[in-house]
Amino acid sequence: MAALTLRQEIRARVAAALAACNAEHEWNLPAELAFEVTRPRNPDHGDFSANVAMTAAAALRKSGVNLPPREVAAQIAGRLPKDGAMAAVDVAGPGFLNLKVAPAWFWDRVADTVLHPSRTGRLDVGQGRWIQVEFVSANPTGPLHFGGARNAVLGDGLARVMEACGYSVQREFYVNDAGAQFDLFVQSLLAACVQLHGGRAEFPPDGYRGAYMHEYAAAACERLGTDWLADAEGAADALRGPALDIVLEDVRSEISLLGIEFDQWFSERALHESGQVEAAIARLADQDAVYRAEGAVWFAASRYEGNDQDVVLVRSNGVPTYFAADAAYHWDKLRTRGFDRVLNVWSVDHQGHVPRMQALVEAMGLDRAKLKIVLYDLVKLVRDGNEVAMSKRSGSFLTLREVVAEVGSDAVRFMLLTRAPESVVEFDLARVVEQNPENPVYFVQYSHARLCSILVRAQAEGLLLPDADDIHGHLRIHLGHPAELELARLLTELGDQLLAALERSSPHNLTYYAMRIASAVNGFYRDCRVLDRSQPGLSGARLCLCDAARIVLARILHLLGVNAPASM
RNA sequence: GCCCUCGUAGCUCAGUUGGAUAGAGCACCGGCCUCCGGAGCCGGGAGCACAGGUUCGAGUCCUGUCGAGGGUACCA
Repeated sequence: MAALTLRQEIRARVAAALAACNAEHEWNLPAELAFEVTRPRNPDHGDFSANVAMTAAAALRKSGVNLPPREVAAQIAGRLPKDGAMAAVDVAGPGFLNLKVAPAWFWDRVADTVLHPSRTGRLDVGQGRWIQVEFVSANPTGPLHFGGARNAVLGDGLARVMEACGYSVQREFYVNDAGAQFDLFVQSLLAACVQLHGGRAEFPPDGYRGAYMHEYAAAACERLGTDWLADAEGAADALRGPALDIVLEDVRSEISLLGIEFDQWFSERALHESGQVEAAIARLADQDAVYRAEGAVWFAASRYEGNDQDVVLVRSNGVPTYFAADAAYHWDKLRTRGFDRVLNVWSVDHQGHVPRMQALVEAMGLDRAKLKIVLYDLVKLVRDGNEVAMSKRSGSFLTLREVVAEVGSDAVRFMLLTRAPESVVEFDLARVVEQNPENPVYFVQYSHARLCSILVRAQAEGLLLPDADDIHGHLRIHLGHPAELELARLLTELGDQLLAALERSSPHNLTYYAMRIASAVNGFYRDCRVLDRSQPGLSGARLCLCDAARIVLARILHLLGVNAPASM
């Protein structure tokens, strides 16, 4: 398993060269001078580019040494050892250090990928640390609407990225089965059950009225029989459990349409019933973070950074708020269960909740750095240019199930992961359906299928990949075409792309990376004939490149939760 | 009012945490099947809301203006 990505490796070399210059010339630069090694978009600028001379020159100027960046760059360049991974070094522009890697180095990486497919796209930065991703966690009051799909896809994408980076990941759904919304849902369902039996029932004023309530009511009545309705007072309590089961089964089956499964469904009600909510409040009181006012119990959030208002923990009627349960819940996550890190995926309408939550974690004496909250913006569902309303209570919304049925899981996942979490997504159903064959997801899948097809066909034609012990040398002899190099170079970005997706909590980087690879595969396919019985050596080498590209594409698609079909 | 996020091509969106000549898909126009999958390839037009500032260098950071969405509950 590669401990470092190629970019990290190059950066370490540059840092070492800088340190050598620093010592020799007594520049007195800080040991951790900030600089970047990037992949320049202009290929004339080499495979990697470092801005180290500019930042070093700026630091030197502050300490009275006036050395032009290009001069500093030249000094550092002189200290860089040359080998395959650093074949040429140029000083360019205002003082960029442009580094070129020898083609043979890329051929070796292609060979490594083919020899060890299970190692590609895996890093060990997580070192097995236990991390929880809590996502979706929609109120258990009905099917998920399409915003829930974005949450599901993003959360699962993040979980997959973290797994690939060496974390042990637990996926959790927090079930809000204790609040007013769930009560309202139960009351609404009760009314629907009564109506189902021909009785006259009053729907709660703001109750849930979607068509799905009739199906839920039928399912509930089937489980409970008919007698339970006779007991007018106990009916709601009797309904509570079955209602939760029914709605969670529905949600679970919807989520599974996207290929997602939760490891745990964590009940808010259980926190109340076990006394953990009270205990959490007591803990906050011990820290003097709690006071009484206006008959309610308050958390003094305003003492903490980013908060200007205090928050109610226990209402004046004695009922604890959702926020109090959140205290118990996060204590349970971070202390009782001991996750090294906890990631919550929330929609923007919870943004005001973020600083309060962080204050709460800090107030309980927990490390707030262990809690990371990823916010994503809403999905604006549009059909034929008109926005589709999404209100669960009125029932006028499009469910995740309906959208997946219409456009397919792969298209939904890929589409939702081509947007940065913080951007508003406009999802035009009519257009997605129309453009189905032109959808970028098929572009990537097609590229993968074509590679598979070539590899299968090669076998039929008796063209073979080189032997394992000969593969490195074989590729060095036969590869060299620019299209081959471009593809090989791109494939080596996988580690850095994965790391970027991890650090920035943005799996969408990977979708764009996959599209670039697919494009490079097409260019390679155009310019380089793979199957050629008159040149078995060249064919073998190019088959290796096909196989490596196939492995990397399949890996990325897996990380996105999208299928990688061998044929389409 | 205050706080957060966002204004990039006709449309939908990326932009490697401040890098060199800003990209992709769709749409539009023009080319490419004697050949491993044309769901493809090649070419073309068109863009960083506006005004300042910071510095070697700004789509990216700061301030202001305009515009969009969200938040500001003893709801969750």
